[in-house]
Amino acid sequence: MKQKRPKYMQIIDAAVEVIAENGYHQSQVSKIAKQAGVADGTIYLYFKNKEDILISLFKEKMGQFIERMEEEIKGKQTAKEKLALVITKHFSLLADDRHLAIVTQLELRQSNLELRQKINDILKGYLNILESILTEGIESGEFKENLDIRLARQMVFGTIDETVTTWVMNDQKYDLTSLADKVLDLLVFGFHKE
Amino acid sequence: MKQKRPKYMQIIDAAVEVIAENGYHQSQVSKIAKQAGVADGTIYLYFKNKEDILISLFKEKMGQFIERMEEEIKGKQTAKEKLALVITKHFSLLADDRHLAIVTQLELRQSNLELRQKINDILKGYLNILESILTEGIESGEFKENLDIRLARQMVFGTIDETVTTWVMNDQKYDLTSLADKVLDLLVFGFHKE
Amino acid sequence: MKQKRPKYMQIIDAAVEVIAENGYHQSQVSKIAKQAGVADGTIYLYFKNKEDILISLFKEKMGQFIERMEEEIKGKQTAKEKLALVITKHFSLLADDRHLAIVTQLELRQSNLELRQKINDILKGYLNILESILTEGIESGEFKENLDIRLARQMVFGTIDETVTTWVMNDQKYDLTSLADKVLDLLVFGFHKE
Amino acid sequence: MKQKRPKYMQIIDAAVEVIAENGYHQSQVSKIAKQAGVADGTIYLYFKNKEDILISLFKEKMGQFIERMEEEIKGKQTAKEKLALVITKHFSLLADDRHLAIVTQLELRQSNLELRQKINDILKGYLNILESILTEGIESGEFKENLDIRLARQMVFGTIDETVTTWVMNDQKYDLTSLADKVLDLLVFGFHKE
DNA sequence: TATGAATGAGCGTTCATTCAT
DNA sequence: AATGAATGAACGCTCATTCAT
Repeated sequence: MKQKRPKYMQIIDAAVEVIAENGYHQSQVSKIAKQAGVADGTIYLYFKNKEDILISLFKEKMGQFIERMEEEIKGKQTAKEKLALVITKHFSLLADDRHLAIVTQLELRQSNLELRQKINDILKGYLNILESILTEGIESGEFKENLDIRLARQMVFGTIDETVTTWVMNDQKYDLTSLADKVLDLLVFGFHKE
Repeated sequence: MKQKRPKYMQIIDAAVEVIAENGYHQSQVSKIAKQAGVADGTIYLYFKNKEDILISLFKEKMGQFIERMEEEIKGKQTAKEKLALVITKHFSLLADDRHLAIVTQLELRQSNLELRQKINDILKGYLNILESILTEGIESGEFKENLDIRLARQMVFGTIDETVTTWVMNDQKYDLTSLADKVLDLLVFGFHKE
Repeated sequence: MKQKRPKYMQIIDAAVEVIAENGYHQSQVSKIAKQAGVADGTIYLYFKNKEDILISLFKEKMGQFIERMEEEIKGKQTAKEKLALVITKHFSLLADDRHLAIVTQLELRQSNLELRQKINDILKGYLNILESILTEGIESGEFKENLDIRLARQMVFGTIDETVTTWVMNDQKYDLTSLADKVLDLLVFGFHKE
Repeated sequence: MKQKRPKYMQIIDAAVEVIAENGYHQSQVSKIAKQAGVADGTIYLYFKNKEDILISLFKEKMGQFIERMEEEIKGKQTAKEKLALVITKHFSLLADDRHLAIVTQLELRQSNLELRQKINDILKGYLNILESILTEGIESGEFKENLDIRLARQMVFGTIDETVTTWVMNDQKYDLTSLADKVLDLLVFGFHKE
């Protein structure tokens, strides 16, 4: 399918690069078209409008991330191991694609509310994975039974997201992936001594 | 002093209201001026440019929040009590000013990177308070001694921020402030049973 | 080439007309676009900015004037004949295009200094022609050998320019071109009797 | 009278300085007021509007120039001597007040047409002096009897004006006043040999 | 007289989208 | 499918002038 519409991914990849290098507000459609090697008008044969490029970009990148994640999670037994996998994968995905990291953590957030709500919808798949793991952890007795799933999920996502954003804003100077263990430990055991 | 420059706060308050109700990109200077009951040009007697309104807005609101926080923290003994206070105050500040919540959680993030970096600079005062509490907790033996301060701070801020944002995006339907206890418990003790 | 970019000349001609009729400061880009029968944005496909329209206008009109002049001068023998040609052509160019006369003598001078310096650069080609003629006149023995070329050139240009400006400010009431002979005589022989 | 309204001249002098140093379009009323050491509003107690400052400026400076000129001319016998005096005085007035030279030759010309027509009205006094001298020269037999007075006057004024403007645009690098003799010679005897 | 805070009209330019070819 | 020239709506900011004190 992507074979048959090679320009679709070509434009999305161009968008990631252009946005990462020029910033959200300096990424005009004409610039993306140029980077993709197509005419401005061609963009509109593949995307409804500019917003649609960004949503598709996020859907495409996040979609394959979630798919792979769901697959790999099956290989893990405990909730904690699954949580560890998610954190590690999340970190490594973005550590391995610095352009994508800049785009998702900084640039895409400058989009208008409407677009961000659509992005949130796509994120729901990811948040559902998190909730499943948490539920599983309660059921298996790993996590406290009165755990507020929604709050816990917000803690997991909020912590991961803030960690990545801080890393990007510090120019990706240090190794992000290696932080996964400590983050997991903090989430599961908290700050408390013992 | 602010008494003597009533228009300054008048314009800032107008900006909060206009942005909350119309969205960041639909908040033209003329709209803010109208809401503030002044002429467009008057804005520029008090602010360098439009961006300066937004920075000042954040500085003004966040500044008094941090000041009050630092004051009240002195009355608390343990690090955990101090953390509880911060979370509660953070939640109640935004729960009590729904317009401000929309502006800080959703609208201001649509601003360009330059402005957001200035906002981050202002936030540093807040993040420093968090780090102080964490350091204190380690020294007092409340928190584990090998706690990674920066990571822990990112967990606290990330969790609070994500919790508030989710609440705002759900139209502030439920009581935010009452979540403070559970959030504190999660941060301090983690998900783990026992 | 100009045939293939009809909008370019279309916009320049519209600018001359709009400026002549509305005055420099009342000639908004949108007004020029309307007169040219194009959209505002189209202007910017052909010109860098508003100032660029004015520079191009002057360059275009003056450029072809200087080219034609250089050509026709070759057909003349004496320096005096050449000078006569320049004066006559200068007068008839503006007498035949009353809009252009208003624009060059009155309106374009209201532009800022930066633009006027660019206009002066374009004028240099014309001033060079004048200097060549004067040099030639000295060498041929027509003009006094101790003639100060620069001063003489300023006298020629200053006289022509002042004559045209006065004519424009008097609403182009009298025949400008027919003054050429008398102007030439004054420049060559001065006020003096005999 | 000026004694009794010291601020009037104070504002005019401030205007000359501000315009010479900042350029016409960067000479806001508030800047002139500041330079004059008065409040913005005070300007309007002495001048009807901004344009009125500029007209008054020109009238004031040109007025005393013309008065002095008329006085000194009486001391000269021949038309040629009188013409020599006018040129010399015109040059030395501006050579001795570099700010005034910049303002009259470059900056004031950027004003709108209406203002420039008022300036022309003031100039008429000067042009009348020129015409008187020319008429006198014809009557006395110094100048050719068929001299076209208006054209000759345009030649005199155009030459002087162009000479001064060129000098100002060349940053007043050379001595202007010493050019008077050569200019006079050119005007009276032309380019012609013998 | 003198002040200076307040006013508000006015405009060059960008860029997502269209559509004739 | 692909092109790219053309479109036109939208807005932050300046500054001459006023007027309450």
